[in-house]
Amino acid sequence: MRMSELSATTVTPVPTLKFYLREHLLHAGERTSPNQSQYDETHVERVRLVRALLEVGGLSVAQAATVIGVLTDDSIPLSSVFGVAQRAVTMPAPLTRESRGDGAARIAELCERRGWTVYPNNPGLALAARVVDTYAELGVDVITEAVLEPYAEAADLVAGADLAAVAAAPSEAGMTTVVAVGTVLGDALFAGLRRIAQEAESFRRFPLPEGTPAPGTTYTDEDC
Amino acid sequence: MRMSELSATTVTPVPTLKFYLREHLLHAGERTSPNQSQYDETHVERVRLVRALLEVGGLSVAQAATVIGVLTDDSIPLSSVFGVAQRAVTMPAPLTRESRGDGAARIAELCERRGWTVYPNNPGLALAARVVDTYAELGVDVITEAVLEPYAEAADLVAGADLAAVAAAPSEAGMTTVVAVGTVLGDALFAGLRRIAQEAESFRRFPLPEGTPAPGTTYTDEDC
DNA sequence: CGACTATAGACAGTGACACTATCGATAGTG
DNA sequence: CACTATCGATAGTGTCACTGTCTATAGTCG
Repeated sequence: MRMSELSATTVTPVPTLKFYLREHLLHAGERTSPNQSQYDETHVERVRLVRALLEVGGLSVAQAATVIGVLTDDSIPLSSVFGVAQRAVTMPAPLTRESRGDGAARIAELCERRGWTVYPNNPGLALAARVVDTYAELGVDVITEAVLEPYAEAADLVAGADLAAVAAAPSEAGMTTVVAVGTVLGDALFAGLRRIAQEAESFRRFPLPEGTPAPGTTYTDEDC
Repeated sequence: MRMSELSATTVTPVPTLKFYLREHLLHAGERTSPNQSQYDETHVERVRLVRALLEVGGLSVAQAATVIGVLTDDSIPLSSVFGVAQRAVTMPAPLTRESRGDGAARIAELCERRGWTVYPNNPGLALAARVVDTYAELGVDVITEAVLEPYAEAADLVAGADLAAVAAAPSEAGMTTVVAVGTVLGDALFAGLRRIAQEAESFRRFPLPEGTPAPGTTYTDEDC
């Protein structure tokens, strides 16, 4: 397969593919001459993965390169893949400024309560602490036990499903892929489901007045 | 309070505040003369909110402006705030290309199974469908019932907590703020907790070999 | 009163980022 | 042998979130 064919099957412009090659998001093809290369199915899959990470996962090119590095590097043990993928995906900027509140302590307490044992450099600790502090700084003190507990329970449910999916993968390479892809896409999947559940729950709690903007069937996928 | 004082208390450069004024993220101060304005506590809170939306929530300036518009506009009924906030926050780009897979159908089926009644233009529907399709396109067919169900159950838990927090707000204005802030920060909070729970669950499923990189206490917030 | 700093408003500039375009030399193709 | 495609390098584009500069005016201190 030549580059133009790769471009056609992946619906990605040739200059973009060249850019991905430069950025090591895409591995080089097999050289047949100084200025010709052959691409194969692995390149098609890789481009699809890259576009999924960038478009659906919202990663930057640098983050995507890190994730792909994890998939490619055989020397990284499976047990580390989660950590590397998590760290690559979790935006680092907000975590730099050290928290001024008690968010870290609240999250640590939550971990203890739930029996969550994690390394102290788990990016989720800093992220969650930062969010709790931010709520406090905004004067929106809704982050009570009554909120944190359901969130934590939900996180446990999702993490259980995530790990079950990983364990179900046929090969170790498959597991690695599931971890990397699942870390990125899982956030988006949950965000979508949360929006749906929020609206449904909102209807349950605050029923519409007799006015009639009742939601029709759920399963209409036309929305323009 | 003059602009320099606002700048000092919010740790935000003056040019940035001017930029926020131009972009309508920050309301104008009270004019005392053609080139002087007074700012007050509402401006301090607003700047904090803006920075929370941008840094922690990861919104663009345009998205943040939409969210702030919801908070400011008294004519928007509370029942619509969720929808507007969700639509402002959910990234629109990935949703434009219509799904080629059966993701929409799978999500619709899930909604029916769980009794979720929502408007067909709920952004979560398109987002979740897109993610499901993306998994399929990547050949990672882990999105089975065994995964979707826990995710959905978790979404219900979180949405229940979200709505309870909203209902607990003292005033309608407070409710609006909780909705807008919670929609944005809730995603981040859950993402953080999910990372923690993933690692904890990973230790449960795949205990460390007798080698000793055992995670220490959970509640260390030093991570540099 | 006058030096000095701060301010509003307008507008131009910056750096990061994700592409996108062009070019020259070569390679395959009808 | 014309003609398109490709490689690699380099440069350019558009967007975004600021950031800097300028002018005219306002407050502030000695």
